Amino acid sequence: MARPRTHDEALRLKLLDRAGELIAADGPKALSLRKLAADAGTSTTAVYSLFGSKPDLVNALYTEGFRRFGARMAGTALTGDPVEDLVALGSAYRASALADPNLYGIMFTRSVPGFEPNEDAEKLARKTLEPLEAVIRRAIADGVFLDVPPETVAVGCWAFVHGLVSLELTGNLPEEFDVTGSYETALRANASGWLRPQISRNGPS
Amino acid sequence: MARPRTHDEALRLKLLDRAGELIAADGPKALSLRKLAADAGTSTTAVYSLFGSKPDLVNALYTEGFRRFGARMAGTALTGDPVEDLVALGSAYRASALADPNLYGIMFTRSVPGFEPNEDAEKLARKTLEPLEAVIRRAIADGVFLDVPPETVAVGCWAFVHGLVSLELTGNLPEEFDVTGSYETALRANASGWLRPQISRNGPS
DNA sequence: TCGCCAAAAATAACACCGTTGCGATACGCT
DNA sequence: AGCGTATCGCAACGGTGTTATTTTTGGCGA
Repeated sequence: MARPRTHDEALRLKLLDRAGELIAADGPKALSLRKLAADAGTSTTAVYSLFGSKPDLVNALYTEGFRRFGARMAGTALTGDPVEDLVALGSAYRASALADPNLYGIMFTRSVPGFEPNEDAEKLARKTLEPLEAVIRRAIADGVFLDVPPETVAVGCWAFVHGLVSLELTGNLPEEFDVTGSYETALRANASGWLRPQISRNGPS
Repeated sequence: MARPRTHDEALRLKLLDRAGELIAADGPKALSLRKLAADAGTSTTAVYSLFGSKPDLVNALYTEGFRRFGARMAGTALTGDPVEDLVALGSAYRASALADPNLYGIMFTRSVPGFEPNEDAEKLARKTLEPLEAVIRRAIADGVFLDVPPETVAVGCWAFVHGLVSLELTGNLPEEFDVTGSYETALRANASGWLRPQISRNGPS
């Protein structure tokens, strides 16, 4: 045969790394294959032979983002108190988003127009919410949380933190609103909403 | 002077209308000034003389979107029970989003890369949350909700519905998850989290 | 050892985008 | 009537993602 490939794994990582920097610095709009290739000292063709297309490149970023995100979530110390644990996981979630807002945009808000994650990437993404689901299943089994489908609670908690974080990142919140100060209060209130009423209240529905 | 302008209000409305259709049909990526102008039987210059630029055109769509959204919110029938009212407003919010998902993307998730709403548009957007804030202020004043800053509760409620809706619209939720079925349950749980503990429960924090 | 051949990479072309400079146009005023 | 000018639309510019074409390059057989 002929001419062994020089578009190897090292170049792949370099491109991925540089693409992450470009997006982190100036947003997804600033990620151009031509600029990326020039920065990495190669040609646009390299991106196509290594990744296939621009969406496929973004898919790799998406996957890497969820790898880091999953590590943060799985590494969160838990206490056994469901409300406190949901607050802790929610804080880790926000910290992860603030660490690289533009990457968060790729992962959760489809900020790159043409891109949709492939099946593998989606499966990985789904798995990162495991710690959240575990806390909730436990709380329901212990009778601390309302007896509703765990997925309902999980999606509810996820939606809440995702909503807060994405409103914050997209600049939809009023300037004067102190997110950091309110975040934990709101997290705790949301988690408390799933608590089973102890003894009192009007009675079971 | 010379040559009265033919790029009048009628054309402006026609372009706006067609732009809304293009986005609603194929997403923000499909909104091209060239295609838009061709569809409306004019040239791209018309868009520039009428709107200024593509972001400015999108700003007009943004404004129109919030006009409709504001009408839905303000038109929601309220009962006086804060939890029920928050559920009702949350349902109206989702209905509005599902009515035109891509417009929702423009309004709340910055789905058009270069676009940022101008000051007037943002002010209008802020005003549409008035009904929500009114319910919350009332509930706190009446001692039904926790005595925390109303903005904290408002942002929390907003974030919750926004999170739920945007996760749904971006396809981040698992296929098998029944959003419609869980939505009200989750809404009610979230609203309940802000209730002041009645008598029972472990005790004040 | 030389030359050939196929695989890989880079260059250049294509179709499209938002934006803008400039020439053609067509009305209102003198 | 004819001039001036505000308005309009064509065409060009620099950019994008993608693809076809050409060039390079190294391994293998003669």
